[in-house]
Amino acid sequence: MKKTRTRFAPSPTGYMHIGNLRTALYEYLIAKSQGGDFLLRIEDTDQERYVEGALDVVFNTLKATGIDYDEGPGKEGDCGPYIQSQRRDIYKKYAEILVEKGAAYYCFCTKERLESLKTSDEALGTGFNYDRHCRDLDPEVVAMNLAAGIPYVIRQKMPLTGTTTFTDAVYGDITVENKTLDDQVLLKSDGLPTYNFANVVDDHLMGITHVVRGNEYLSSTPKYNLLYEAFGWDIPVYVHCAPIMKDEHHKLSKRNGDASFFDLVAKGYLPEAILNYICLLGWSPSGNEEFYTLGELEKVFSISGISKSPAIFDIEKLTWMNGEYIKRMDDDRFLGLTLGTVEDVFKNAGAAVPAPEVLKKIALLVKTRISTLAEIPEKIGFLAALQDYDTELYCHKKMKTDREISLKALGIIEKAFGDSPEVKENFVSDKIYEFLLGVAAENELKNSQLLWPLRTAVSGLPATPGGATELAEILGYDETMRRIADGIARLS
RNA sequence: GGCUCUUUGGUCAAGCGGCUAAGACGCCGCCCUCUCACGGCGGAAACACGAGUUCGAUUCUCGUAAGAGUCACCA
Repeated sequence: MKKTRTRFAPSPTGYMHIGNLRTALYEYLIAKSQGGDFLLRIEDTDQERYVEGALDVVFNTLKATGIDYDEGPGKEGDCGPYIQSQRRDIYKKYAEILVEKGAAYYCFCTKERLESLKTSDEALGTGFNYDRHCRDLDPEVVAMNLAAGIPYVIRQKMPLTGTTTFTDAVYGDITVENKTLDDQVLLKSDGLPTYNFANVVDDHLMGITHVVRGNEYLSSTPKYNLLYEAFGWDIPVYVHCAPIMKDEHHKLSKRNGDASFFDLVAKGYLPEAILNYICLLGWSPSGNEEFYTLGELEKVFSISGISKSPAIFDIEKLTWMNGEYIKRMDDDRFLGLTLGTVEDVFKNAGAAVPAPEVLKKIALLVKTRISTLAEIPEKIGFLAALQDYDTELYCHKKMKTDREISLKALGIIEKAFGDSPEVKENFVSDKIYEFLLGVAAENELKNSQLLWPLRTAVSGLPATPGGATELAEILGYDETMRRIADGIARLS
């Protein structure tokens, strides 16, 4: 049994979209689940599409997600170079071998001729197919043209009759009539290979055993098989994946302005949550467990769980999963990720930055209440600066409070705090809570009739991360008293 | 248009001839509770359609419909 080898072969466009990333992930997982190698190959045969810095996007994304490659640019193995533009001579050689074998031929047709062919085909309403004008050129003519330096391409010579069948690990056997196959270009007039050709040559030379890619290549796969057969090479296992969709009709794409991996990270999503979620889009594990680390996936992933139909990217579920990752994260890592953000909220509001321990408490308060890191500022802004609010907030049926009761309650709290140095000395949530319950009882008030007004006065919000006493502790005695006084003023 | 593929709740999906058709997100209700959230419990919600095959079809076959892909010197 040959060692499993897969490859991620992006063309450097400067944008790593979620679909590409998932393909890379599946390729990586297939290799790792079978103890194999995962390689990175850059497909930059289209010189017109060259984008500066695009390679870094690929490298950075793989790095951020932990998808390490065993061979590739910067990590040379035995099959380099791993950048197609540096393998130019290889393709030419193999294209010529194919010509010798009679499976390909030189074509000297001009672009103009092909254009007119195309327009007449379109007029007929059929798809374009090369008319095979040069397929049976006299060898002497070919030699003369070549000697004269006339530009040429090399085309694949498709069988005119019969059928070709290939097997896909996801879709099963697929058969097509050979006569529907176009004599596609293998080597372009600039001497560089087309994607279809470079792919086959490189996959063979690099020992790729599983070709994983989007199912838009399903219809060109018969041509691949014919190529492998013409060379006498082993045909790899094909694994075609259905796309990730933005909605019912559109794929996720840069054109549609859809988020790339780094866009999502910038929006507060964690790389491991993104990876976990997209893995589940189009693949399902054998049990009901949905949470997997990359390491766990390397063990449980299997091709049989890959689905045939497209999956719509559901940001709601990703958001939920991201929230779960945040909740399960250990506090130290969470603090490392968020303390700076919390501090900035105070700086940006022009408020005094609280002590480090307080900053920590604030961050932890918010930990179970956010789904993305980006939600932090909006959740805690009120701690830095109390915004104007409507006294209607003091009215709450279930808490049995209204403006009148609230005014009374705030007065009671203000006095109780002022009269109790021991509370001021030890202004922590538990103590305050205990203390206020006592105060409520003494005044024959429901707990909620004291706590709701306090929370409202201290926050000015209908909902807050943390209860009245937690917020009071964070704000500290002085600021709490100030906000209580402010509340009393508003209610008077 | 030709060729190819796809079709289970709003979404992701399990199912691989016999099930009250899993689970998750979202939604709704209840409980917990110093607000919100977390957590717990419960609920509504699906086999595109039509023929076959079969004792029996979500599952197999063939049509139909709807969607998608592909038909470049782009990948």
